[in-house]
Amino acid sequence: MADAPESQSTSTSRSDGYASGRATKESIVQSAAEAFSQRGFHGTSVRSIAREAGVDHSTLIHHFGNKTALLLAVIEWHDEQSMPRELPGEITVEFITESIVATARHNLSTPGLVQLLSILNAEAGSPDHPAREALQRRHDLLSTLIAWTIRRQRDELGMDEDPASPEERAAIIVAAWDGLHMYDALHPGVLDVPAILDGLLREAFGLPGQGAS
Amino acid sequence: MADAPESQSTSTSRSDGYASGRATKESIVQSAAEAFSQRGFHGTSVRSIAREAGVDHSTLIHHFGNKTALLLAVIEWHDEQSMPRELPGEITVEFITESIVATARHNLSTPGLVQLLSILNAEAGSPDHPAREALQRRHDLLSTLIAWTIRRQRDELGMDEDPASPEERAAIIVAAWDGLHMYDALHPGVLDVPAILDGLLREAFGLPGQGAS
DNA sequence: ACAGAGATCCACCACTTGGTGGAAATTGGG
DNA sequence: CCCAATTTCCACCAAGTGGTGGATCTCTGT
Repeated sequence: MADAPESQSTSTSRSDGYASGRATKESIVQSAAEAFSQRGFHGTSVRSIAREAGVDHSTLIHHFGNKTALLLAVIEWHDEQSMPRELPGEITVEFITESIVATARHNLSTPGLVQLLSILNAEAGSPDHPAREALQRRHDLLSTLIAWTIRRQRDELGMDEDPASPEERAAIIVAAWDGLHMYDALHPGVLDVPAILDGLLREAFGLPGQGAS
Repeated sequence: MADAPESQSTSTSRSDGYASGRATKESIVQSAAEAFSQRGFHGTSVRSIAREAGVDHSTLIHHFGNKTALLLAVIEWHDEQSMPRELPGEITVEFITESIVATARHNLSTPGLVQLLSILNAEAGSPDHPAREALQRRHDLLSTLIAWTIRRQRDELGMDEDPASPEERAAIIVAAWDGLHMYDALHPGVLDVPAILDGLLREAFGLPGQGAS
């Protein structure tokens, strides 16, 4: 009957399905990530995803309910993968910078997923895109964090040469990050995205360049 | 027989088809631009485009040969629209800056087309995307122009504080531009994209901010 | 070992997809 | 005004779409 995407069941099933079920679910998410990465949300059929995962397409539907829920699952899975697993006692500028750059570095090893998010970000400009809300939240989280850090640093170091507000600067950085990803997919290997991002962040945060005099 | 997408015919037909043909062709391109803008290349059917243009889908095929050729036509049409119509005798930094910012300003009035290019840029990361080559050329053109201008300005004004190379800085600017477009589609009306882009360019070109003290 | 929950596949549905072939209508230069 | 070139639509195609229903296996706690 495919009542799959039940968020949490307080009393229904005992645990979380069988082990084999969880395995194929994972395998489906990975195939979906790769497929969406190359052809977008529209443009990818659940059947093709299921085929790559080695299962029937109705099995996929059984696990996720529908195509949209699968997309959301892929995004969630990706975010879980590229998040710092634990926070230090004090959140320093260096920690934030390093976390972001580490994420960018990690992204190099999964170009497909990065492209997926590029496509989805672009597609989600349409008001009724199924992933719009999730991506808005994603974006807000990151730019708010950066803007907040910039503001903190400006207060602390007494920086005020920048005509752009912390929010604007943060928006520029996030935008540049996303844009550089697209550029890198279009011209593979020309730019060192993590390094450039690192420079951008240090500039905005008033940190010294790492190898400079 | 649909031998449509003949670039130029040296001796075949007399002019360029009939007037009515050219008109519907134009109308189809516009509908296609809007449709692609909202749902991407994949994700948009030729039938839906034809319906919005008020013609049968086979008429569309007759004019453009196939879906891919239509996409290329849309991109070409968009570029023709947002190019400065004539060049001045001398190409100054101010002219370049103003042209780019004017383009960004013009883009505000056609959010659909901008989103189309965002989606296509992201989709074109796949090596076999039909629009990949065209978009690579597009991107190269713009970033080369900006990098060249930065280099010229640095030589002329003796600027050398920037640790980033002209090419890197140009890549950042173009990336930020593209990224800001996506951000703007995701959070309409929060940022003033042309103004931010203007600031970015003046910073890179060593020009004074326009309304500053 | 048993029973119920879960997982998987097959057959099927109505619908959309990009593209073809041909026949009828329209256009415009001679 | 005429006739070939062009435009347009209708009917059709094979393939693919997301999703459903039901039958058959497999797992796992008891």
